[in-house]
Amino acid sequence: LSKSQQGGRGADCVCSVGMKFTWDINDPKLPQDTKQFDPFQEWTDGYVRFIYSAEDKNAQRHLSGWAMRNTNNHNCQILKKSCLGVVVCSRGCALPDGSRLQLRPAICDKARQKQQKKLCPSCNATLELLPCRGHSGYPVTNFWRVDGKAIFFQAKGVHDHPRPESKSETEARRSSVKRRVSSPPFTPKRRLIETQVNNNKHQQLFIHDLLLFICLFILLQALGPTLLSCVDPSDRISFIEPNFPQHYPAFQSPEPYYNPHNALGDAPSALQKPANPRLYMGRPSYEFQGYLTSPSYPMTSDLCDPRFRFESNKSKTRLCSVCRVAPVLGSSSSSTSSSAPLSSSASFDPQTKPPAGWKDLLKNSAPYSDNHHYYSTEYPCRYPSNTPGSPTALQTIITTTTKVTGLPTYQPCAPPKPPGLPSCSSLMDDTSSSSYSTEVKVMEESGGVIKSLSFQPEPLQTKTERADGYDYRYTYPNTYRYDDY
DNA sequence: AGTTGCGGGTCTC
DNA sequence: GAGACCCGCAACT
Repeated sequence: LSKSQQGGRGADCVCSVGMKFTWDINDPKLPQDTKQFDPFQEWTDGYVRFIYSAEDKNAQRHLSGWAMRNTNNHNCQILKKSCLGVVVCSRGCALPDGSRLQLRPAICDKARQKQQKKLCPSCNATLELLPCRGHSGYPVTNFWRVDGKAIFFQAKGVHDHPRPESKSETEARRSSVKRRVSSPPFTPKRRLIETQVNNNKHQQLFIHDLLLFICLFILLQALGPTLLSCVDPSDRISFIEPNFPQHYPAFQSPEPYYNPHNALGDAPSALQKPANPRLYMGRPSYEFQGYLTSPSYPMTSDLCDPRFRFESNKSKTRLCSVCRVAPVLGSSSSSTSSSAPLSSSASFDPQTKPPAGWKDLLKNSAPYSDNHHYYSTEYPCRYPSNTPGSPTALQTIITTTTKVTGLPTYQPCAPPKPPGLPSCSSLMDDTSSSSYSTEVKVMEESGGVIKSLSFQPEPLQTKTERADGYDYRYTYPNTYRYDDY
């Protein structure tokens, strides 16, 4: 009997085709009568098995969201890969959006060493590789075996570290860096001029939108009773939000906008800081997010995870990279409520208290964990992200009204342009013609009639998605994608 | 330059 | 002997 058969499979859930059968990757004979296959899982975790179709491109490539390197097991039938962990800032500094730096370790040893010599783009501290120790102290291992028309996958171990960037995200970032390098130089003087121009433009646009908003409000006042009579009161939303013009940075807090490409001290324009970058596009773009943490692991304090390893096998006691607090044995309390994380940024820290105006919305919003069960239990340091009822949704409405009315097009949705990157116009060149139509995307959330209207540039697709058209949203239930926003 | 797969070799248990 | 790990090589992107 194989290990799997000996171990009993009572605990096996039937959530995957692979788990319905009793097999182990080392078995001489694997299940042959599989008529169903599992959809590809990018972020496998735990002791799981899947059976993929041999036609599955991702399975053929032995892809994984985790950074897995090939490990020689001296068995050419079975491909074994072990997890490299994640590269984080040694100081565990918080990025302005509250997230942590979680880079994907380079697979190549030399490239990884080179990578670790680089500095944190946020605080210039050294980078640190957190090795995976999720399989009895050893890295989590993935096994791949092609047998007949199926590709058998087995994972052993539970990752004890945050997710790195997925491969597609890393590639997207690299390609954006490549584009930036190949673009014409961007002089500080020109940058200053453009900033000033943008300043004026933003102010004009704000007034413009404010007027539109007032018009819309008056219109709603006039037509509201008629319109709302068609809508269930429970599904109505308020258009009156005190913080509605938040996507006009000039009218927000003057705190500097973190720019990963600006680590050398360029004075950023306060105008470059959007209330929430994600408002402006379907996905966070590495055009300006650069080394920001993986969006697949967003807005998190993963390093506070109680599961987080403190390298107990070493003599030194390692502090939590985020809380700077030593682990407390036998206590699961805390890391979230302990001292505020060290941060080089003065930006809003969602772990402490949300700004006024958010409270009620957050109070009324479904808990973050509801839709993101993967993190809800395992990574208790998560805090609510952008929820359907959040101000950004309301901001989106404001943006949308301008578009709907067909007034002169401007680019409030364009991401802030960091120095050194192609100008707004060049950015817009990529999207304006095709994506900035007057189409209004109507989303239904939680069964409501219309909770928000969004008008977004076409989401930036990752290379993987472009390559094979595979929709990762239909993958692992605990996979957290940009699209969840 | 980096990824991926392969395989020889060493070390530890 | 099994498993982890290091290293180099080649093909590929």
